[in-house]
Amino acid sequence: MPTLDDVAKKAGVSRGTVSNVFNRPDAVRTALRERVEEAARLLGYGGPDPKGRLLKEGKFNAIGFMPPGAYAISDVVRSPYGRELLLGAAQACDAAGATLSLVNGTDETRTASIREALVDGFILGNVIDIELVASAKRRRLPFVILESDAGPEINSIRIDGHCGAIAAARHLLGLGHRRFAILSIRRAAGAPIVHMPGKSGRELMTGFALDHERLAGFRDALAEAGLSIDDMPIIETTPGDPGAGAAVFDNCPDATAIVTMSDWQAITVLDEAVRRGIDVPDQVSVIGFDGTAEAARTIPPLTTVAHDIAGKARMAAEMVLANGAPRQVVLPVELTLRGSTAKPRDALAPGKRQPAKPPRP
Amino acid sequence: MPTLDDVAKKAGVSRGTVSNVFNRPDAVRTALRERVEEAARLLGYGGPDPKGRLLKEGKFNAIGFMPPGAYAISDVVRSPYGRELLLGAAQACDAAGATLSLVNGTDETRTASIREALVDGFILGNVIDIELVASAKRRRLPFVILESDAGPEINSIRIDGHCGAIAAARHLLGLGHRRFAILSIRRAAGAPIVHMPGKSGRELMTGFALDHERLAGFRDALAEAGLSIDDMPIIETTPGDPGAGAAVFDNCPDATAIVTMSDWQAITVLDEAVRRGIDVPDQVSVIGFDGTAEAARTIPPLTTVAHDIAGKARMAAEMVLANGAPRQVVLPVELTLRGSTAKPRDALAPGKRQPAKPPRP
DNA sequence: AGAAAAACTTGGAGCGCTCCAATAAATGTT
DNA sequence: AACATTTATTGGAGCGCTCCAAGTTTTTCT
Repeated sequence: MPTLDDVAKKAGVSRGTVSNVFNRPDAVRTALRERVEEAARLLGYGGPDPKGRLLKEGKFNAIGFMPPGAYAISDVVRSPYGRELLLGAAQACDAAGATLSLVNGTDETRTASIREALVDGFILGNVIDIELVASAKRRRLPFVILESDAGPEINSIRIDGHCGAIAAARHLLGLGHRRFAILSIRRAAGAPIVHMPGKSGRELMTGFALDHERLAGFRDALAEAGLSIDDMPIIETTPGDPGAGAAVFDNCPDATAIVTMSDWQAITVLDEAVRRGIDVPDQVSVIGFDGTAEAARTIPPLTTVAHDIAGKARMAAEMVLANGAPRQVVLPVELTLRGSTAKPRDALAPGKRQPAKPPRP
Repeated sequence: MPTLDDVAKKAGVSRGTVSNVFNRPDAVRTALRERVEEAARLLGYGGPDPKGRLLKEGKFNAIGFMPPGAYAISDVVRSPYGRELLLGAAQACDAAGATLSLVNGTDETRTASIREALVDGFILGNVIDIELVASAKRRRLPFVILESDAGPEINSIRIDGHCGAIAAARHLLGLGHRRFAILSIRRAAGAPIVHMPGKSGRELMTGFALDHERLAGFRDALAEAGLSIDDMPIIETTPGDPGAGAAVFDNCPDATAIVTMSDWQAITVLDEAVRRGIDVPDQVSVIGFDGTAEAARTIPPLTTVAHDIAGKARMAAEMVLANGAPRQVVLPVELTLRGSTAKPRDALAPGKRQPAKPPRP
């Protein structure tokens, strides 16, 4: 690869002049410029390599987007939620003329990616462990984390999950539901993990997970109605896992309402219901979380706890780009009522519901 | 911002040693390493800035994706076709551990973006003018263009649009349709442009546009049936423009079939049909192009000329990453029959169809 | 024509880091 | 204790470019 220097040598001028020919052409006399251009052409030099300039200028004019949890960047594109996040970030980048870099990172390489990403700042999809935040901080670039709060020093934007969960639960309770199955979010890839009532620990509600808050909201709303979340089965599934529906219907045959932590989970439940001939909402109500565009297009359309996902990501990107004082933003949610929730009907009406199977060990 | 040098000075060691502390920690004796780490901590130095390394190593480990036509990156995320492209590119990047950079560029800044993008190569969404290809070539990085062929020197991947259009047209002709309205693709943003038969030039079939080929396919299939494309209205619209449907129904009230160049166009037509109470496929057949996931979920599901969009983008990304000898790939298409096409019924059955309006000037 | 002003060129000093040959220090051997 | 090995550390040369003060040439003006 020829460099600026090579061209300068060939044209018999200095490096600076060649730089001018490409960057400030009218600061160079025509004859000379043409000579330089000719030399560049001869050498196959296509103009200054941005690498050099970069070092000088110090800015990439790019922000990085690091997928939430254990997701790869293709998972982000595939997921309804991830797509809207991407859309919002892209809008902000469009407006700022910046590049949006989808930064790749598996669980092991994630901190390395943060250390080395060629960006001016980044958006961290919701973070599982505090270590990631620490390494982001070490990088000393602006960043914002989504769906977690890491204190007043760190930019964060999250929704009011507690409130959203309460709204969802009250809605279902108001319809008369008393037996719930809860789909919580499993971060790592893998099969659903079933926690039946009374069984294994309920320490799901701790830690840095985005559904901590939401579960707490359900718990509180349930408590208002004299119910305990400890009596409800909780199943951890990875959003988008097509096995989620099966895990629910197999393990919780008498639940009249299925509450989820993401629309994508709810959508897979809906799919499985169709497969099993279970009518939603006639036999079982399903409620989503997020308010993705897809939720409006399912059959039946999904009742969901909606928020402005793209707006959230747009704000995040703008915060990164602006690089101002740290802020913690909590966005409102809104319960969007659609067709997937209704009053419970006798859950065991003969012939209409598939026979209860014993819960798996 | 402290640099490696500052740390070295503060710790009283050389730059190289500090570099080792961060990159090859066990090549430095413990005591010294700790002294260096302490100095770094004191200075708030968070590790080597990737900019420096970059210059040395010369690789970004990233590929750029430049949106087709006049689209912004948010348009790509928004469009069903763009999303699948993104998905495929993301899959390839996941596999290679590379970053996918969505490179921003308006019409004016596009060549500048190509000149300056901080990537090792790029995918160019379908290109309108040859000038873009020239500037990509000048950059001397591997790149592939989608949906165009720029000769044997340039990587390109496109589908067999001619064949696809013929299949679509034959299908409709076989059903008995004789009066078509054709939606062609308008590249720039803007309102639909209506070309009624006999009116304004038909030079749509020239140039570097992706629908050149497809129009030619329709023309040829129509000719087989003794019809001329010159007798059919052609309307140029930007995919996703919600006005597309109105433009068709207003201007071509007696078409029994609407052929489009993209699913997104077809979907907006479907939406407008619902709005006007026009039954698809009872009153008018609609056919898409691309085979996006969305096309399967419309009501009625869309008959479309499908291809593996994500696979195409994946291949493109792999070609960029591999940086091998130039190839030109033509991918097969497949007519996917669904519910949006059927036999024409008398197009002007009274009371069922909205009265024909005169075409707009 | 000569001086002053304007226009153009140059060369060097970075930008922050990595790599490597050379040097220095520690450890091992007889 | 003298020497050979092994292990640590250093300093300089890039990587490709931009910026700028200083120097040179050309143009303009009297």
